[in-house]
Amino acid sequence: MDSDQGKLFIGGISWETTEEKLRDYFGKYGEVVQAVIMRDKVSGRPRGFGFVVFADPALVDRVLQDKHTIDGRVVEAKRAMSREEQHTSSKSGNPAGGRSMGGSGGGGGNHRTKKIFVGGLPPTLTEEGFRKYFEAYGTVTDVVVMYDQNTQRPRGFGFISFDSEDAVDLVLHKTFHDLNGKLVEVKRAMPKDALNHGSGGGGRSMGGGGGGQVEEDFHLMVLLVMVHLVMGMELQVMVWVMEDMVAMAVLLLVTVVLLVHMVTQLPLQLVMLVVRQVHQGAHGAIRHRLVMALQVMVQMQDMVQLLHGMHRVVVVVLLHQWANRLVLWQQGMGIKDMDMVDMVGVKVDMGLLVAEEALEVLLVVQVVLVVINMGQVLGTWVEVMVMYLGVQVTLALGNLTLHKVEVMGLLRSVGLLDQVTMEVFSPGKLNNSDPDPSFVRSRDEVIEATFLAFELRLLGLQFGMVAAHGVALDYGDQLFQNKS
DNA sequence: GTTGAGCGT
Repeated sequence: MDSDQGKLFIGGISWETTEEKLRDYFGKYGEVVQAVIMRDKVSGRPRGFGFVVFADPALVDRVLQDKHTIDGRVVEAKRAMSREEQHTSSKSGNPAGGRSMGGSGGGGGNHRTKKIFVGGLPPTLTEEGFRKYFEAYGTVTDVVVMYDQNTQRPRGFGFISFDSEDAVDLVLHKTFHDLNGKLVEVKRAMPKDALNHGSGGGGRSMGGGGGGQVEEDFHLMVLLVMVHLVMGMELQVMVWVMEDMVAMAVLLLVTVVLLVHMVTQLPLQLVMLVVRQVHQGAHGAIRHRLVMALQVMVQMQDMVQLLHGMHRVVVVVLLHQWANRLVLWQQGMGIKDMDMVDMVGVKVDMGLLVAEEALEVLLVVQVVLVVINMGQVLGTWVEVMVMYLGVQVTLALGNLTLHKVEVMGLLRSVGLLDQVTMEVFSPGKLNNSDPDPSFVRSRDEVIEATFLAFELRLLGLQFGMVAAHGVALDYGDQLFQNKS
């Protein structure tokens, strides 16, 4: 540790820069006892970073104040992490490896982090301005605005690290912040390496390694199936699917559903697939998998229908963190191309949508509209359940409340309002301007909300709107009260 | 153009 006192991490070093050059450059601050540039073991190419150690640790602070340009590149000097820090940083500092469940994690899961992702940065925003804005929430330990390597143009997103998780929580009271007149979106930063995990093997069985989250969701699904076998006559299955695990999860889903259905011959009532996607980079791949997944679902429906007259199978898929894109999907190559409407029109009379971000709620409403309209056309009844599983309580409830009205108006317009037995949002004490952090719910609570949602169905509710996030349990009470 | 270039065997 003491040996790290005068040590600086230097990032962004040009490949031209030699250790001598590095030493020379920082030598102007004082005696440099060591200057190294790390190289790739095999290729010998410089990795673009290195370390400088000053004899006098006090120099570090001064160096940190300044901007540094070596061989025409601005390099970034930071206090070097100790090797131990480096190892533990994934636990608290940087985003943790573990994501929370498909239903509640994601575009900022409930796991605590010290680092946020900020998307939608205006190009005019300087790093200083970026930092300054977020300093209002806590001590900022690192600021990164991402630039395109080649063009040097800002890529429109960046990261802020704080010295505490609390600061992050504070920031996350709002999903959208106003920076230079542009709304930027903040989320908990996610670890790069945790992003594309487990997409590889399609039909892998559960015992195998990796894909722990999928396994967990799988277990949850099995649990749900068992519960309903015991409790009721109808099979209801739920799966949460994350990101590019779609294909695999669909396989699991198909397998389980068909097996249980065939063995029990119970009517199959609900299959729910919720797909979430996080990264724009994975867009094309996700879309591809999604289309395939939906095709599988359609086939599955046909199979089940052939086997035993099935009641209802519904798949409504909602993904995205970014509203505009989903709109694009809907308008362009999106939902229509995925045969969503067709599925809805022909076979579906129940939709379940899960929204993660507040803006998605709006889009959910649009999809709800489609579902309802189709149900209307077909003369079937429609059941709509909207679950909000986000973490941005303030915005979520704000938007949800808003759109609840839309949904209600919508239902009324199609003459279904009388079938709405109950809709609930939050216990009264929540309001938009004064969020109560205690309403951030854990995964377990969300699961419980899920169970509750199922129970609602057993009560014969035609409509349930569930703001699952933080209100589910209270919601249950209210609901049962109002029922009787 | 919304998830990173980056912590020494």
